Amino acid sequence: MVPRGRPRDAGVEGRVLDAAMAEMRARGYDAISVDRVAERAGVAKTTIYRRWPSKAELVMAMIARLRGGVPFDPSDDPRHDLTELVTGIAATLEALPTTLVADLTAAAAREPRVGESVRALWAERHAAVTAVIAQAQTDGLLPGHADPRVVVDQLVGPLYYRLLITGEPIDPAYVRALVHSTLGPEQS
Amino acid sequence: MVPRGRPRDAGVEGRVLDAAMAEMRARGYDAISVDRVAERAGVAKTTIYRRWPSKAELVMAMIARLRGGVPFDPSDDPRHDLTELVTGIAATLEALPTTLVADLTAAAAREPRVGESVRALWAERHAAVTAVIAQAQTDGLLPGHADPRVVVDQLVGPLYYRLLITGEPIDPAYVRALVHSTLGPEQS
Amino acid sequence: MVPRGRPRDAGVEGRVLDAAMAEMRARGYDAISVDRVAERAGVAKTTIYRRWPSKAELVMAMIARLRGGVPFDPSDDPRHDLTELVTGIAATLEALPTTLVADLTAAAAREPRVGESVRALWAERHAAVTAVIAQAQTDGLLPGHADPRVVVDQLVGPLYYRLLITGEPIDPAYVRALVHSTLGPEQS
Amino acid sequence: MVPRGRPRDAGVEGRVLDAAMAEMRARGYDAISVDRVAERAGVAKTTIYRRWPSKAELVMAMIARLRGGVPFDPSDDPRHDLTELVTGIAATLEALPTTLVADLTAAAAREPRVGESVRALWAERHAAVTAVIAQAQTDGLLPGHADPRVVVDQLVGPLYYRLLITGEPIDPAYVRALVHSTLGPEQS
DNA sequence: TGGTAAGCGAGACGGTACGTCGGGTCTTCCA
DNA sequence: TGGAAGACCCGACGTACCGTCTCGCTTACCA
Repeated sequence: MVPRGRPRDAGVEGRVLDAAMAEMRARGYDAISVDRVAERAGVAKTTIYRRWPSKAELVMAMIARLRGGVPFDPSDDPRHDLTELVTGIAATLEALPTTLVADLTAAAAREPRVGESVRALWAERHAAVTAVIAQAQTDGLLPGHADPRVVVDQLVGPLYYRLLITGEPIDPAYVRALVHSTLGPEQS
Repeated sequence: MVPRGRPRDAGVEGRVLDAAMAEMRARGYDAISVDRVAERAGVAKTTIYRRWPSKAELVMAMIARLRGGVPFDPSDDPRHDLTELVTGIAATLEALPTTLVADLTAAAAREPRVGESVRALWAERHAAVTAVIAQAQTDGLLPGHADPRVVVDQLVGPLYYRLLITGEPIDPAYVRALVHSTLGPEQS
Repeated sequence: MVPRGRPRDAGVEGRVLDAAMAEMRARGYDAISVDRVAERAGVAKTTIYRRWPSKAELVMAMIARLRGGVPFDPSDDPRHDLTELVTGIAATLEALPTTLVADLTAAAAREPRVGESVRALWAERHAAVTAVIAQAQTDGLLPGHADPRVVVDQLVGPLYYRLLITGEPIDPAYVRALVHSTLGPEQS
Repeated sequence: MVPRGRPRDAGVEGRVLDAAMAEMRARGYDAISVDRVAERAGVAKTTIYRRWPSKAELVMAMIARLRGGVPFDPSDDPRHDLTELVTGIAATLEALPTTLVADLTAAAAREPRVGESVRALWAERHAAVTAVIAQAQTDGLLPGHADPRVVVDQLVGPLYYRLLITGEPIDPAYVRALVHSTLGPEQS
């Protein structure tokens, strides 16, 4: 299929999504206005609607860009690896406005397609945690009775729980306590 | 303070909140429109705003009605009590539309006052879990090294995590596995 | 029927129509923008749409206000009366931007309801001309063979014809020539 | 000047103007959209704009095709010639949708260039009428006091007046009455 | 019993955003 | 160079909400 007509301006997508992100940071998630995004991006509103059929899709695309780019290099010390991974997740969550995470979650629950996109956001790191846990269990560092999938939930779930439900802070001490509670006291 | 003037119509509150709930079930959380709620409740918009200063507060009140009415009677078997409590929380979460829980969470993150209200929703049960955990630790049923607050998060957090983040199901087996993983294998 | 609810702000209609007229004079008939009219009138766009369901209706209302208010006092000299009447019509036409008259005509042809409204604009004066012509014929001042309705058309039609079709000027001399050509040379 | 490059597709002009006319008949003058015309004509919008610099010019060209092709052969009977000419003008006006004539008039008032074009539409016939009137006056068939230009306006103007302003019908009897009123009763 | 204070229904109003449509320009490839 | 295809800018339209306001009517208590 030969592309016909004037090709899409490659810069538009980036400028628009940047603008959307900036709007979101400046005024909050649900105050994102397509008109303002267009103006900030130096783009006509129609151009935005040509690419994303609704504001929801635009926001979804904006979210999708947050993904990726966090390298993780497993060592042979599961305790260290888990601490690092969980700290990383916590740091990401803390770096984003809580409102954004919550609104993302809500959007994910509403729209299956957004759901996929949002879950993909967290997927990479959760997978890494799962891998480390599995390895730890193989190495006999975990009580044999524990279901590894449950252990992962118990390690990662509390982060979201605190952020979204109880509003309690997530600090390094808490992360250590989580790992501690999961793997048992450190034997030095 | 003697109330002056015409007393408030006692039926209004119920009718409005019923209508709001119906709207929510019929068209989704974010399609709740104050005008439509008013119409459905057979009430003037003014009347709604007299009682609840904003749509958020109205929704909050609607939510608040979901609360309460779950008696809990601690036995002397913490394992049993925890299973029952966590099962109860899970049942509540599963009974509500996921979207509602997610949107509540989002609203809580946006508006501090809504936050309080939503947290109050869960507070009673979380408190019960905390109490049982504390007792269990006193009884020596928990590893001494565990911070009880962390243990609570690890018991309850995964429920919200599955519901809101991963979308994985929460079934009785999962609840048992959680308790199991927390208290260690049952010694029969 | 008892009026319910907050009564309409009596000043709004006038302010909006004034604003519409100002817009029209300033930027031309088809450059009237509802948003700008709203802003100029100090009124919300929704308020305009509450009263007039579309821009066309708004413009129609604006037009309707141009009507009326030109007293005519028949003397017993038909030649004088006709000259005065035709001069008046010509003055009105010249006072309005030609574009407006033309656009009005076009709108009238498109929309029957607008048509009625626009025809009503001219009706009063045309009726006066008809009356004077009829009187003149009764008085024997017109050739007996002429159909009075045709005479009216021949007296008034050329004004619109020049304005809209040929674009030739309508000056007092032309008006005199018209009357002259209709009634024959003045017998002094 | 040797033409370079690919020659213009001769069929395009006709297809586009046909399409424009069809659009006009189907949906009304002001619903003519360049995009739709292009689509209907199976032509790119660019191609249209290459030939006609604006929608107005396109419509103008569409109109221009309506012109011409009405041979007129003056006899030596002015009454007969005038009747025939005026009947011809009336027939043309009646054959077109009133909306079209009115919109043309409006477009002519807005855009000087369109004005020229539209006036050219009528010019040929109006000139013929002028010529016959002049001849009639030379022959002494008209009252000496009449300005021939005014007489022309009084003969032709009423047609447009009825069509555009009063909406009254133009039938053969009316045309005869016009000529009658202008030349005086027929002396048989 | 008549005044005063508040509740209530109804709906106007200001404001912000949405998604769509149309005109006219520009950019690419192909003939 | 002409043409098809379609991206792009700009400006306007009409709609949907929210939260405030202004009426008239009703229901209480209080003097």
